[in-house]
Amino acid sequence: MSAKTKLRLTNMEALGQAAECLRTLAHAHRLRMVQMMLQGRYTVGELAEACEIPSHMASEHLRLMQRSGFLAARKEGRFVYYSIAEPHLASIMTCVEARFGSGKD
Amino acid sequence: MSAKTKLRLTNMEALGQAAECLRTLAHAHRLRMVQMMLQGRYTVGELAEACEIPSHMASEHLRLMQRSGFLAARKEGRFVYYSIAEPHLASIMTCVEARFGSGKD
DNA sequence: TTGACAAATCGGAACATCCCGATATTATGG
DNA sequence: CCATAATATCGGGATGTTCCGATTTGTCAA
Repeated sequence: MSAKTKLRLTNMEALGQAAECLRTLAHAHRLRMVQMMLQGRYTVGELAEACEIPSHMASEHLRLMQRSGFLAARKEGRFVYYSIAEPHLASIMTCVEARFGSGKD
Repeated sequence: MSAKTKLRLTNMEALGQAAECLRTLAHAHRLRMVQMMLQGRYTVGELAEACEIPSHMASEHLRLMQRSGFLAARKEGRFVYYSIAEPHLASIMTCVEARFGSGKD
């Protein structure tokens, strides 16, 4: 028994980075923000309102995701528009929606 | 203004569950274990050795994932074989591998 | 210039997670 | 029955995360 097929395992360092990315994503408000931004750019205030949280908290979530390279920010006047910078987020979000629904279920 | 296209957003409760699942997955050792178990079943000791951690810590990681419904356990004599019970893990792991490599890069 | 708004930052309290050593539990072989 | 191996559980110290009120910075409009 015990198939001797050689496993193809991702190395530990990469898995550490992957874990960090997953942790960055692992929050209901951040998931909603990402889901929104996958369809276009939004200001801090718009994202905050959609999540029903104070904007300074939205700001923190956005900073976190930006530091992981997930987001890009563009300032326009008093407003800051955030958008997705990491294309792989789309496929992860697709996985999440496949498991947890994407709106009307 | 601003395109009135109605967003199709996953509801907050579901996103909360999704976040919990992502957090459960967000650990280098747990990712490696999942990656291995996607190819077959393994004992606690085998998974622990692959992660280079003491087996009682592997046991804790496995319990965590089992409580999230990710794993099934089957006892055979002194050994306990763990395997994947949540099919969606395969697609999430595929996303991770697409971004971080699956072996030789 | 002043007042108001958008966004960001700071400090801290509450809570969760990670890792470890020590101890339990269960099954096997002698 | 006894010693040992495989797994599980417990308690605690260190560290990290989340949330919040208060403050700060930058920009616009009157």
